[in-house]
Amino acid sequence: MLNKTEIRFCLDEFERMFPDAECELIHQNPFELVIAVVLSAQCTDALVNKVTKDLFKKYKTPEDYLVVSLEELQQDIRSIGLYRTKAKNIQKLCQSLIDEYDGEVPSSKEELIKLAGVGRKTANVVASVAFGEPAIAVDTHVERVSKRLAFCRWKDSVLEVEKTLMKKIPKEEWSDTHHRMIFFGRYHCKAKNPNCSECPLLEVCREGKKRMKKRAV
DNA sequence: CTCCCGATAT
DNA sequence: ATATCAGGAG
Repeated sequence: MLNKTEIRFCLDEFERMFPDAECELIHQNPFELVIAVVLSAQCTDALVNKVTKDLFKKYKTPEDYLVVSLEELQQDIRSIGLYRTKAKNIQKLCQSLIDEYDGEVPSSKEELIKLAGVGRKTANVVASVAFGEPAIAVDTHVERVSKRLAFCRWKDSVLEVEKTLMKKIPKEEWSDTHHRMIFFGRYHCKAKNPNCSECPLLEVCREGKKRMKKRAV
């Protein structure tokens, strides 16, 4: 695993590569963000944004999602994967907002995570992006980058990855670093063809060196 | 652990 | 054709 100095080096490089990294899910308020993040499971941000463009015109409030039938909502998000469970979760989530939170989105992770379709990752994103709470949401990119760069161990669960990152990264940098790691994973350290040959972190990346060696032979 | 699942890149 | 995508629930 990387030491303190090596991690500091990585964090600084992340900042240099992606100084303006931020949430790419288009939203106008916490409620739209919750819906967008629930929809984003196992699906690209680009597709979510395409769907929410029309969706957010039709559905403005939790009530709006409940006056339509489940089938209608399913049709409206059908081009997104896992649309049946997502539609069901969204209606249940909206009912909870009305019943328990006066139609507003709660700001604490503990409350967010109780909502249907909202797990640890989604709760962290909403708390961080909508309410400015320090958080590190471990999604597929953050997990992959953390493991390739040996910020954590290969066999760590997503929860263990999150705990390790919170321990090794200063709290004031959690949110920025989290978004920079997503950009780094999405646009550079990609799942399929990571751009190791042009990676400024190659010198501290065992995985990258391993990959470079393989290709050279 | 499996299932949910369409769009897109490779 | 297949892997992957800002995961979560049962």
